[in-house]
Amino acid sequence: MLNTRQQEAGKPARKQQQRSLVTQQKLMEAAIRAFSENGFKGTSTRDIADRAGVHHPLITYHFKNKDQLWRAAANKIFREFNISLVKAMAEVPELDPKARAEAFVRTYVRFSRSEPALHKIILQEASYPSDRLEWLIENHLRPMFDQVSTALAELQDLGIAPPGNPALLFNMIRVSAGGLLALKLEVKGTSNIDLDDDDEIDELANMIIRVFFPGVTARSD
Amino acid sequence: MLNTRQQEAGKPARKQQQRSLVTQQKLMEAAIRAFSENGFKGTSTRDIADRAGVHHPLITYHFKNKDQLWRAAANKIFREFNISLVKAMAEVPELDPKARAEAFVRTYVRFSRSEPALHKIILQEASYPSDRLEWLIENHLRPMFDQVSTALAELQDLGIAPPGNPALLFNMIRVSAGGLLALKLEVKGTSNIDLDDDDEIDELANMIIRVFFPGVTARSD
DNA sequence: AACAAATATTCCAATCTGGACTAATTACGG
DNA sequence: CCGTAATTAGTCCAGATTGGAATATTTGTT
Repeated sequence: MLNTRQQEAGKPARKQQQRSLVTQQKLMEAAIRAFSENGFKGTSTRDIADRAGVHHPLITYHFKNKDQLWRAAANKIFREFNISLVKAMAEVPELDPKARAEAFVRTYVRFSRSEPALHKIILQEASYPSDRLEWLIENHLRPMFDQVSTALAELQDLGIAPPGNPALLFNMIRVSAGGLLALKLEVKGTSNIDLDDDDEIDELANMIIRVFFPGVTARSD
Repeated sequence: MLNTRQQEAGKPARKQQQRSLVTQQKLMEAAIRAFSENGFKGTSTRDIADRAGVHHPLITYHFKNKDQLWRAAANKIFREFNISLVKAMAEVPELDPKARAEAFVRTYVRFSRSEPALHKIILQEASYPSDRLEWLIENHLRPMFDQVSTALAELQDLGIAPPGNPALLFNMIRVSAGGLLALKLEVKGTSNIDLDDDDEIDELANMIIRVFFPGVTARSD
């Protein structure tokens, strides 16, 4: 989140103003919505600026160009997800792998509801090869993947998770959570399930836990 | 698949030519690829025509406009999927629900590999509300959904499928299969799993069966 | 007050948009 | 093999949209 001037000057002669941060926030949020709806190619900088209620040349000012804005938006999503995840995992005892798996799933599902773009952006970029997809994999997806799938392998050793390729298993879990929330509108239309509803979300999380971690007894709250 | 003349004339004075059908096929296949990559809004008629190796005004001639072409392409995908499904189910005894579930999953997974657009088109349209999404739900998704989810409920009664909202369960299964294949590129990048590979596809199907139908013993072929 | 940071406004050239319109060509039916 | 309809090729269009540059104005900081 560097504006163009600070990027080039070694030491800023005057510090960044508050309103600047606000504008950047608004632009990134608008960008997240636009990119996850229409993909990178299908989104115009003017569309983003309009959603943010801001003049479109400000994108150039704050983010240099469309591509950098996309990256900033992606960073924001994953940073916030990681914060949620770390926070949630901190509340669970280190030595209780069942509980940790459960917490992971609940966090993933809940975050995906409040920010379906976590999954949608990936989906949009996975449509066809691109530099952005490679960047996404390198900087966000593979790190997360490596971390989680080793944990998953341990759960398999303990007989909590079903056997088979842990990478495949992780992807199935991830898609069951995020992918379903990316289909929110369609699921509502076919099944009349409202994934904005708290109870439905909890049922989804419970079902994922029940199905993918049969060793874990789902809480009956 | 009506060209504009036949659409208006009661009886065509001369029958449709073979090359016309070929052109329509090429256009629909190109449209499927383009729409699933970039969505309806993000796809131009010229892009489709280029992929098909055809002059773009032929879209107007054969399909009236971009919207009708989209619908024709969607119809094609779902028609072909239904054909595959009916064919596969015909080979399984009516009275063996386990085997039927297994056959359904295998068909779904395999079809999603050869035609990931089955899922991608839905994903693209589910991004935001549109007439096309409603049309898709009404004409293709809900019918399939109703049919499968009652069958799924029976499997739950038999203790083969895990308990819980059958609609939710169906969506999870569907997304685990189709959704993962829509992420083919990303899965390859993070997990080094090549979902174009026959063995990987079979493992995916086996894992879905194992996880979602624990009453079914996956074949060990 | 001075000056930088941030925003507003205007402009651009290029490309692309869906579709209309008119030749030219191809194949069918007799 | 000829007439004619079906199909395709080739142009054209007017308007909208594209990302971004360039400049003027306002706002905030020191």
